[in-house]
Amino acid sequence: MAAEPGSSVAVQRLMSQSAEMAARGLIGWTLLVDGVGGVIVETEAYDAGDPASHSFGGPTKRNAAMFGPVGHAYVYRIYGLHWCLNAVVDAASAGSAVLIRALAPTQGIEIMSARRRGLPLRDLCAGPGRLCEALGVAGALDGASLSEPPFSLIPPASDPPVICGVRIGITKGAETPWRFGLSGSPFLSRKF
DNA sequence: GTTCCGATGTACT
DNA sequence: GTACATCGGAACG
Repeated sequence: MAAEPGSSVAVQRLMSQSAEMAARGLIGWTLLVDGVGGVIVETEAYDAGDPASHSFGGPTKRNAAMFGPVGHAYVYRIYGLHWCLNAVVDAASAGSAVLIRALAPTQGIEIMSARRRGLPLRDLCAGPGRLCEALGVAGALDGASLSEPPFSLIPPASDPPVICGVRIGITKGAETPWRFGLSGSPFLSRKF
């Protein structure tokens, strides 16, 4: 077998699960865009029945990708100026996604630092808007497959220690503990 | 360390 | 008009 084709199968298997399971399972994977990125250390789950989810209330022009194929990206603008990257998950219930909230930078750190105006390593990808700026993710990638260029997703060698807590920055469904993080990582957007 | 605030696209009342 | 899955900078302690 050549280098990467197997990972597409692994991505599909991971992302066919419920949003909660997929969000937990994504911790420790390496996410790259054009070879630049790092290890996913923080995620949040949003499913179709969740009042905090953009898909709650059905498809719109903005959230169309959430109702598209599993394993593709949902990229949207937040507060009019930042981008946020999600992975579309859960084939059994359309409209579910996992928000990628933070990475530990490993690949292309100089490129990310330049895009982030020389900010310290800890601040390059510690937040959903920050990691999109560092990786060059923008609206043009909405709906693109996460297992084809420019994206690549690489599984971890072993299951990392995962902690969970309540999600950040929402008002509806705020008590649901669907935020997941790599235990002890210094690159989380906030402490748990 | 903390709190406050402005930037502004998209969905919704 | 208001709310929002955010960020960075200013002001303050």
